[in-house]
Amino acid sequence: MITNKIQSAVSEALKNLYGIDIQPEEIVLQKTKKEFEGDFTVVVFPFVKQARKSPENVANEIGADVCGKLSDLSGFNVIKGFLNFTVSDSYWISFAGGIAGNSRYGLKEVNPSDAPVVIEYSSPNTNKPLHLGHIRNNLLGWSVSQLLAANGRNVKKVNLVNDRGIHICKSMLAWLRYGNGETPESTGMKGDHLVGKYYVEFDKHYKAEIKALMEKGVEEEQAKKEAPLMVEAQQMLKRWEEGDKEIRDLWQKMNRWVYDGFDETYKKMGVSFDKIYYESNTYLLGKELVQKGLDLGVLFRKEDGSVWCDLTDAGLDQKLLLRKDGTSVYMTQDLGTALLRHNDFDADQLIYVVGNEQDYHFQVLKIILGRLGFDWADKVYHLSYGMVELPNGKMKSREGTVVDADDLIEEMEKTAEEMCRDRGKNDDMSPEELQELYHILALGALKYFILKVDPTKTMLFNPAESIDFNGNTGPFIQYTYARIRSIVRKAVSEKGLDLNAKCNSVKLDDKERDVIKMLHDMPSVVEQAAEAYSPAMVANFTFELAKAFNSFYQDTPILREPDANRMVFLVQLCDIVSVAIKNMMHILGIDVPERM
RNA sequence: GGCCCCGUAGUUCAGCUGAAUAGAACGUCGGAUUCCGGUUCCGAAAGUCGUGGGUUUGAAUCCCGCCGGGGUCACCA
Repeated sequence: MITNKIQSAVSEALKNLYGIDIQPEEIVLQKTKKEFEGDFTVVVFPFVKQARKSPENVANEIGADVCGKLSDLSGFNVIKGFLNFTVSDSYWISFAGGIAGNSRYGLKEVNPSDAPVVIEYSSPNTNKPLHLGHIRNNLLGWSVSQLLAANGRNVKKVNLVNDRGIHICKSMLAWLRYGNGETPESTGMKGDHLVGKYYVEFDKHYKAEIKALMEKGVEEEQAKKEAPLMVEAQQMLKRWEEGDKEIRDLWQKMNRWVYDGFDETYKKMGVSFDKIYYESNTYLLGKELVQKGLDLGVLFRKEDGSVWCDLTDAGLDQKLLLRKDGTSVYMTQDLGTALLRHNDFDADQLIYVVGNEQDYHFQVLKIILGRLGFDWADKVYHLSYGMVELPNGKMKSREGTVVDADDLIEEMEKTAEEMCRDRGKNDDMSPEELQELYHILALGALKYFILKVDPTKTMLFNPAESIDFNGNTGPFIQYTYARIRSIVRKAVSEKGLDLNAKCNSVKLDDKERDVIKMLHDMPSVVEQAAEAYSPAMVANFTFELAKAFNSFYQDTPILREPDANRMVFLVQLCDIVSVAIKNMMHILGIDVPERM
C-alpha cells in the first residue's frame, strides 16, 4: 500500500533529519482536502518544536526527502504546516489493473478454524409481531455479521427466542378467555399477529380491572398486583414452570403460530441464523448458576427466599436473580445462556445486538459473570443501538403508534412498484421478475435508510423519506449499479470488448482518478467499519463511491471512446466499481439488480 | 434524585483517535441532454457546531459547569 510506504518514509525522514523517533503507523496520513492539490497529507505541526524550524521548512525538507525515495510519488507541495503528497498516475493505473476482475475486492477471507465471534440478534418475544424497532435490530445484526465476516472474522449468528415468561402467559390467558378458539387458519391472520392481538386484549382487560379496583379505594400499586388477570397469569407461569401439560400444550400451539409468522418476516428481510436458542430450554441453566453463586458467596438470599446480587460496591444497586417463588428473571436466564453459548462455541467474542435501554442490564451481566468466576466475562460485548423514533414521537404499542414490520415492507414494495411503473423501463420483464425487483428495491430503500445512520444514535424514521429513490438512498445506489452493468454488458456484446484484456498506459482525468482513489480506500473503510461495528460507515462510503462514479460517467462517453485501449481501461474501471458497489451493499444485506 | 447517552444548515444525517474556508442528502432557487439508462450531472442560497469557561500552536472533536432532550435505576423482558 502506498499509504504504508509514505508513513515509513516520513518516519525515516523525521529520524534522519531531526532525530525524531515516531513509528510509521503513528504518522497520521489524511486524505488531502478537495480544494488543495495532492492525494495524501501529513500535518507537520507536531514536529516543529523538536525540529526547531518553521512549519514550512520542516514540511519542505520532509517532502523532498520522501519524494526522493518513493518513485510512486510524483511530487509534493506545502501550504503552511500541511505537506501534501501527490501520487503518480502510473501508480493509480497499475493499482486499478491489479484489482480488475477480482470479484471479492474489499472482502477478506474467513478462516473457519478461527475461534468464532458469536453474534446474537433479533431475540424476539413470542407474544407479539415484529415492529420497526425489531427491524433495526435485525438489519444491524445481519449487517454487522456480514461486516465482520468481510473483515475476515469467523462469524456465527444466533437468535435467542424469548418463548417463555409472564408476557407469553398474558397472551395465552387472553386467548383462552376471549379467543373463541380462533386460529391463524380460521381468521386468515399471520400467527404472530393473532397472538399479538391477544396480548393487546389482555392489557385492555387488565387495565379495566385495575381501574375498577382503584375505584373501590385500592392503591394503584396494590391494584396492579391484585388484579385477577395478573394473578391468574402468574399462576399460569407457575404451572408452566411445573410442566403442567395443559398449559404446555397451549403454549406450544401458540408459539408455533408465532414462529411460522416470524419465519415469514425473517425471510422477507433476508436474515437467518446459524443456531436458534429457546429460552424455555435454557432458563434452568441460570438457576444452576444462581446456586453456584450462593455457594461461592457471591449472591445472597433474603428472608422471603428471593436471591440477589449486591452490586453496591460497584456503584450499582442490588439485583434480583430469583423471585421469592423461585421463578427466574431475565438476568438469571441471560447468565445461563451466556454460559451455554460460551461452551457451545468456545467463542473469541460474544456480541449482543440489543437496544441501549438495556445498557445497565449488560453492565450488570458482565459484572456478575465475572464474580461467578468466568474469565471470559470480558468477551461479552453489548452492541448497543439507539431507538427508532417516528416524526410524531416515540412508538408506543399501547397507543397504537407502532409501525408493524410486515405492513412496512408491504408498503415499501407497493411504492417501489409505482416508482418503476412511472419510469417504464422494464416492459420486457416477466411478472415474477418484476415482483422480485420491487422486493429488492423496497428492501434496499428500507435497509439503507436504517443502516446509514450510526447504530449508536437514536434515529428518526420518516416513512415518506425512507421510500425515496433519490439522494443518499439505497435505490440511488442500486440504480447506479444497474446502469454500470448495462454499460459493461453493451461493451462486451456490442463492442466485442475483452474485459480481461491488458491495457497499456492511459492518461487519467480528475474524475477517473477520484474513482480509483475511492476504490483504493475501500479495504480500509471496511476495516474501520468492522472495528466500529458500524454498517453506517460502509453505507456512506458506498454512496460517495456511487456519486463519484456518476460524476465521472456524466462527462466521459465510455462506449464512444475512439481509442480502443482507453475504452478497455474505462470499461474495466466501470466493472470494478460495480463489483465494489455490489460487495459493499452485500455487507449491508442489500441486493443489487442487474436491471431496474 | 443517582448513573448513562445525545444537542452540527429549515429537515434528516456525516465529521468526534484534535489541524487548512465545518461536509452530504432532502427541500428551495438557477443551469446542463450530438444521452453509453436524466432514477443523472453542474451550480447558488442556507450553520454563533446548545451555552459559558478551560487545555492546546490549533477544539464541532478533549476536560469542567450550566441549559435542553432521551434512557435507566421493576419479584417486566
